[in-house]
Amino acid sequence: MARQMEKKLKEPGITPFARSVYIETAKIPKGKVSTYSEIAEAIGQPGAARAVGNALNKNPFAPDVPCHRVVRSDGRIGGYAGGTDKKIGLLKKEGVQISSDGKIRLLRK
DNA sequence: ACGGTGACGCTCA
DNA sequence: TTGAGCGCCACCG
Repeated sequence: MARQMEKKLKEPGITPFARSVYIETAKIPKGKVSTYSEIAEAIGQPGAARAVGNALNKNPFAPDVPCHRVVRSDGRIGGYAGGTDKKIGLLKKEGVQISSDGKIRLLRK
């Protein structure tokens, strides 16, 4: 699956933290979503949700890591390099229910 | 080594 | 319930 990703993971500039984030994010099943906090916790660094957001923002591997499946814990969409609208579109496409306000029904795993 | 930045989160009013 | 404020952590100049 992600041999391309493995290569990029080796590139300098990618910190161990960021690596963990990408890997964890890649595990999110299609049609489901996770939160920045969840990711942070999963990689053994609860409270680092902000840092997680930073890592995803840089996200060197676009489709390999479904960063659009990561939302805020309060149900908000959060951010997206390609535009939140795009992010919402993708999620709806995957079956995630979102209210007109851009709020997610939170369909965590 | 220091301070600023940002796709977050929780508390208080 | 909604909005504003403060605290968090890792990264970069």
